[in-house]
Amino acid sequence: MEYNFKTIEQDWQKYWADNKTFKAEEKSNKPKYYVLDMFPYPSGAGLHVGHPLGYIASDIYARYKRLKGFNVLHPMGYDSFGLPAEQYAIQTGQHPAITTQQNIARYREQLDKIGFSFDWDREVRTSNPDYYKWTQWIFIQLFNSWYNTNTNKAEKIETLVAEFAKNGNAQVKACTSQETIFSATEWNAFSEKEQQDILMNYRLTYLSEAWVNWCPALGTVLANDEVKDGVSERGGHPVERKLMKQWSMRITAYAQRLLDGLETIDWTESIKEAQRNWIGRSVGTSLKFKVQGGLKHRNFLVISSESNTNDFSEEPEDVYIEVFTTRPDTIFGVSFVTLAPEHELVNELTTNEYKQAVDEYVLYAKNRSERERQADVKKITGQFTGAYVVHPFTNEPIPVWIGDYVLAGYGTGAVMAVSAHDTRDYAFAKYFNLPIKEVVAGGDLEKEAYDAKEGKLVNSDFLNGLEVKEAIKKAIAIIEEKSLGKGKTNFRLRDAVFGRQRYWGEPIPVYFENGIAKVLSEDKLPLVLPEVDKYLPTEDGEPPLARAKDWTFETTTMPGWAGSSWYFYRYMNSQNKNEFASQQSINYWQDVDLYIGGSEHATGHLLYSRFWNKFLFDLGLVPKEEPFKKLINQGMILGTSEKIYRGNYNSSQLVGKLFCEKDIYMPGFFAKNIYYSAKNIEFAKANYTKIDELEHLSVLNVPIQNVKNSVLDISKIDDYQNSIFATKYGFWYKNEFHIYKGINGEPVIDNISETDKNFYTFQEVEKMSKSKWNVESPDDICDKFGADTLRLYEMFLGPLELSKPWNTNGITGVHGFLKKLWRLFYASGEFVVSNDEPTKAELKTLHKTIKKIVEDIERFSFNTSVSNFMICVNELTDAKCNKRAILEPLLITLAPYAPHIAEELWKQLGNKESITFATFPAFNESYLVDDTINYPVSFNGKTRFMLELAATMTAKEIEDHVMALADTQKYLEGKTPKKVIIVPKKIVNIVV
RNA sequence: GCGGAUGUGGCGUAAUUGGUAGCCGCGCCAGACUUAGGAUCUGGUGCCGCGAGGCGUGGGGGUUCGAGUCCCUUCAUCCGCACCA
Repeated sequence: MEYNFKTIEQDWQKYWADNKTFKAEEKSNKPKYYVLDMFPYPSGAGLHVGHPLGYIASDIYARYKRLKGFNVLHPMGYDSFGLPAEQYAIQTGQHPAITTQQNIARYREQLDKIGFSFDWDREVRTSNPDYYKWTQWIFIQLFNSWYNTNTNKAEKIETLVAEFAKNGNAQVKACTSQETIFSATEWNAFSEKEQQDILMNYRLTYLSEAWVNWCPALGTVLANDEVKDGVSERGGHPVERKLMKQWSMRITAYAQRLLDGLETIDWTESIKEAQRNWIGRSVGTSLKFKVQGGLKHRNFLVISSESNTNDFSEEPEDVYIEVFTTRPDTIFGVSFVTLAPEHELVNELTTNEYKQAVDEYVLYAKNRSERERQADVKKITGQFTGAYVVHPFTNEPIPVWIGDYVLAGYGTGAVMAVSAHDTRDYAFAKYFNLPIKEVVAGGDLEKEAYDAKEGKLVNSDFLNGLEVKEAIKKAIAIIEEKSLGKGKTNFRLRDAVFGRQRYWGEPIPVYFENGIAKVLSEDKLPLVLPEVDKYLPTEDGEPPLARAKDWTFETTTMPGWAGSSWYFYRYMNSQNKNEFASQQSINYWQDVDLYIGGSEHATGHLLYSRFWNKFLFDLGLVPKEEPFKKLINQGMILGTSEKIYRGNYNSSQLVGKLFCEKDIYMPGFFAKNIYYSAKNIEFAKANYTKIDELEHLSVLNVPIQNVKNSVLDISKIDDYQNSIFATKYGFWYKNEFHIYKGINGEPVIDNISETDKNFYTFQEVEKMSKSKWNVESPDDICDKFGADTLRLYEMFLGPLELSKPWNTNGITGVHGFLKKLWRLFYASGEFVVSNDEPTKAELKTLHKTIKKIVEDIERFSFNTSVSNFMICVNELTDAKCNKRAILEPLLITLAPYAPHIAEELWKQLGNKESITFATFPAFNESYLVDDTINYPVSFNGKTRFMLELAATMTAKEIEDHVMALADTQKYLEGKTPKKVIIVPKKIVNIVV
């Protein structure tokens, strides 16, 4: 009987579904293991071959852990709120829920074909009200919490209110945007509105006027991680800065803990580093510079009716510019102070003389888009304000400049410029001819700034002679002593903007009463997404939810990362109606042991979910501070686009992409000279009716490795079997016609003149996407070779973490392996398995394989395990081995990789239960001993031999072993070894 | 600029972690079977050389009896962050 993967795979997929083979239960005396995949966004394009890569890896691991005696949780679901469904809805009027539903159905069908061992009873969908009820619930908890920096955790807002009523806010240490201090008496006298406005400055999710990334094309704001190079990550639309009233998440409260937590988890260094950069901790000090003459420069008087304390007496009030620096040691090198153009003091400081120039500069900076600003960071611009500050130690006047190299949002929006020891300050000083004052010896200031943190301080009064590190300490000490500033840690991380002006997202459960934002009471949840007539913003620019009838709630919705920040807990208890998951379930499953997914979420999902998890941890709702113990980032599978060029090699024009209906590997070819191959021409004419097109045949046939982006030496070509016939409509290759298609997938048929019929193609590797027309579907592989082949092949392609282009070149090799395995059982055409005792060699093959597979799985080296299976089956085929004692353990070992064929053969061996419930075989090291001395190496007059020995052998056993073997080995030339000395590993010194 | 990776046959890769470099697969070559081959089976295949032999893990240096693996240096490619004071 042939290996009929189609029926085998269908049958077993049905069996698994019918029997709920992979159902995970909480009652078990086995240890738990949670294997999680990053759930997909169900897009209209369906799965491509890149999606299952990580799922296959996690499935192998999950199945392996089950066989190893773990109680495994391995769920799957859908991140089903998102922009594409909404865009589609805007274009077609189709409700996004319907599109999403259809896409999910399609995804499910595709996933089922691959034979994953998911427990589908636990499926979650973030757009399902039963699910987003709890996303909203978490939002409410965040709203009702503040961050206590004394206890270093989130606490209920009631504790804060009580403290305010009792002592005011002077003693409260919190992560807050509240700037003013009030007493208990004042607090109690505040109106409700005033109190709520203050509380808003403490809440972990809060409404505030903030600079946001506004994307006009998408009509919504975006979080920092959704903006790349000044354009939106989705769609590539320009993004601008805009001041808006927005919901935000106070993730900055957790900055330090998010940083510290990285030390405790097993993630790749690159992701951890990306998060560290994103959080961007820097330690330094704040420092106040007194403005010379206070605000006497102020030359326009604002008569304020609200304020009655402004009497503009002749005495100028003291005004300070506060800066943040990591190099307080260079305080004596300050040659100017630079403010961001948006800095609040700019207006007040500027003197009459410079007012016009400053105003112009501020306007210029404001109109320069974020993108421009990023694009030409080298461009130096700035303006003197006319004002001076006083150096805190020398009392010298220091000019105050504004410049857009200083960012308003970081630190205090002002820097002390030490032009000698900071690259940007240096460039600024050179450009505007400002003084450069050396205070750390060691650099060549004629050429460039010296910003290394080593060297001795000079020209620095009390710091002179100190090393930089000591000088920093001393400077901070003195600055603090003189109350000029304070040691301080700054983070680059900003609070995350949470509201989106879109329809297809979780409604924010907030309503407004007398201008006060109030959260919905928990028993009213979920706040269900209302119906709207159109999915566009209203005419007044309100978000789509403003169109809903009788909608009295917040009109922005939550961002995509809301639902995905906690979904891994919902899987633990996905049907729960009363809690986001029961405490019992959470305490049983604890956390995710293995998380597999792409690295593109490094500063998005993977940071936000750590944040939410820490918050839930603070509330005592989850037991672990970090949600994902081990993270593996699978590489991307890239698509290969075959691009067609026309014209000469050196001056050519892209006319389209080449589409092959089947999986033919097309090398780049250069169709220039015309060659004919009679045989193929005949075939072509017989099979293709538009014979006149064949007039334009350009023929080329080339051994593939001879083509290397260069014009070919055609004189060497005589292999007509592999000829390529290029016509203006397409090309013939191996007796099939392949049409050229343009960028949009349309055939390229026009625009090609008689004289310009030279085509050539090049492969370009790029990200797989529907818009690039290079998507490869896993379905085709499943249909043609089966799911087991797809699984093995995706693993075989290379190391999991590496990005690699998709090609099907090697798939027959992997498929052949399965057929070969099948033939071990069906050598005579019928199922025959022997019950004989296996030979020593057969046992060695088996145990070697088990050992390697275990090692491979444990270090996630799935590609090598496929090779090891092939070696094993090759050896067993050579030995004509069909013994049960060998094949049965082999099938269990293989089951995680190729579950369908393993199940089928397992059943035919007479087993009643699914192979899922078998026990993974242990290997026996003693079968792996080899009796031969392999080769000699000379060392210090002695002879060393490489031996393959069992790791468990004692020194005595090795010595006896070597002595017994020695005389049979030619390397000893008949001499008897006198002494055997064992050095580390498998090397043995034999003194002759 | 800072940070993270990666460099091994024609290609994807492997190497028991310091021990005979190139396992396994693709491709290619030869043969068998076949109406045919994008099927199957057998053998060969790092490079140079008829050969003995020599050379080989991006380049250069070092440690070592021994280096793809460790150290120094340099080059190339990819990814992330980027005027963060």
